[in-house]
Amino acid sequence: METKPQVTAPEPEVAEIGGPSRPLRRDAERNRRLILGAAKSVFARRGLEASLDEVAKEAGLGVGTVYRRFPNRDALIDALFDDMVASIKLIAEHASAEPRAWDGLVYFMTAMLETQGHDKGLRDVMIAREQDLITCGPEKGSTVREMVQPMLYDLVHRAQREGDLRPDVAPTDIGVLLIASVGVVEFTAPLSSTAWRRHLAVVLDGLRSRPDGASAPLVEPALDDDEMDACMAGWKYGTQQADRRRA
Amino acid sequence: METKPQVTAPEPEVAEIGGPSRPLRRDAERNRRLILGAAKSVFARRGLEASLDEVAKEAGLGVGTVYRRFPNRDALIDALFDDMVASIKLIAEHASAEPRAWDGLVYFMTAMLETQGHDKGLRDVMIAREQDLITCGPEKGSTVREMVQPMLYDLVHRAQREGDLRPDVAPTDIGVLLIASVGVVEFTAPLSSTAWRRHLAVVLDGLRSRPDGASAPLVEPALDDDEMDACMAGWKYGTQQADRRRA
DNA sequence: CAGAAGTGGAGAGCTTGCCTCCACATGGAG
DNA sequence: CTCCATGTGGAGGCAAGCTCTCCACTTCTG
Repeated sequence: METKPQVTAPEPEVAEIGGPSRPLRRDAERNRRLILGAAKSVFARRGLEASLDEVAKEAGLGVGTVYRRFPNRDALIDALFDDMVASIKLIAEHASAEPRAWDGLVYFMTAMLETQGHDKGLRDVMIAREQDLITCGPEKGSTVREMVQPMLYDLVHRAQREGDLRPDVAPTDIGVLLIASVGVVEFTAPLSSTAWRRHLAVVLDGLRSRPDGASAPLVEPALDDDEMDACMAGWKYGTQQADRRRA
Repeated sequence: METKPQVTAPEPEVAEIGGPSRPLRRDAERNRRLILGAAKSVFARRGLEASLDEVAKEAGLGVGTVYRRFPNRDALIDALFDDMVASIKLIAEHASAEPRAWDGLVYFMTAMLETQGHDKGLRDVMIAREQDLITCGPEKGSTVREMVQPMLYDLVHRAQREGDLRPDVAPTDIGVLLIASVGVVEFTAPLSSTAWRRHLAVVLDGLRSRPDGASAPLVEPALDDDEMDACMAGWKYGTQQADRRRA
């Protein structure tokens, strides 16, 4: 006896890129933006765990409105994903353009932490979507990975040729260290929005080749790209303490 | 150094404060240990989020039994906490005993990652309890912090005097970098239980003073102990993806 | 072998989150 | 200004999933 939701209406309501479907009413459009903004800031604060009720509250709207605009949670997240891809693309381009590859690397890591780090939701979105793309195949469009990977390869190898980067690190190491640093950003974020720079500096010093060639050799082999993907896929996103603490 | 054979303290019982409580029946005592072991491994795998039903299943017992032995969830966690304090204490002592302070530091970080890193639950337990202690006052007994802090101070300063550790890092930096590295362990764990060593090596290289004194200066100031505590308190524990992905 | 001690696991009761539904509000075309 | 398609709020249905209780039943041990 399932009255399939009232979606039976002729209008599939895809305001997306597809066709110039009837534009939203002015107020509706305004609200749409409010929702996206609210989602962004709530997710930034609390991670993807945040409920849509929270998003609605932040936006000063009812949940119903949120659901009218985005058929479900994932649709909302998808919309944010697009934003994120754009911003990462920008960073990657900037980094590649740096004349000295090492500077490009430093820029890349710093910029990623600046944007990603402050924004827990962004990271979660990226990971969640990336997983979907990996497991569902890339029918969906460009993954972050396939945009960033070539850039990173180029940067790493160039920086090594130029003698700045220690010769025994692999591109995947940069990714791993970046993830580690995101942890630092999250950890220190409540207190200071810049403390992570100190620790990034230490990591960067570890990456820079020593003039005396005295880096300790890395005996453990680097992850290859597939392994990196596997880790990515297994990586949990979302994270919430439930305040279930103590009486 | 070799993987330390996870010496779980052969602890003879809680020694409940109440009084010389009647000893448990033989089978009950066996089950009590089963539960602790199961809790340890389930929490290690899934973090503190895991339900007690899961713990019971892992132990091959009914939930009822678990609740008969531990009045509630927190009691069970407390019991694990004691184990953990013991194991960290051991690590700290070992580290201090190392004749060259730098080696002590390396040992400390490595050993912490070996035990803590593999064991998501351990980390969560530590953080959760540490928070309680911080917010509820240390009526409870020794916190990990007050055990580890002096050791770390000594080690850092000695290593700097001995010329191995770059002079501009603070003891809190070690803690922060350790937390970062835990992230790496978690990230790579599903794939390889040793991959983190590679990245720890890079971090350690960043910490070692350069013979030519060419470390980039750390402009960002270090966290002090109180700030470190504040970060700790704000740090979330628990972390679970809910498999809510995909239809 | 009696009965104290221990056990299992169904289910009560709770919280939380997603999403639906529909009486009501409102922008803007005519 | 009027009218109605379009949009809105938010209570509540539904589904998970958790902690913890209860008690008929089993197992130890003196």
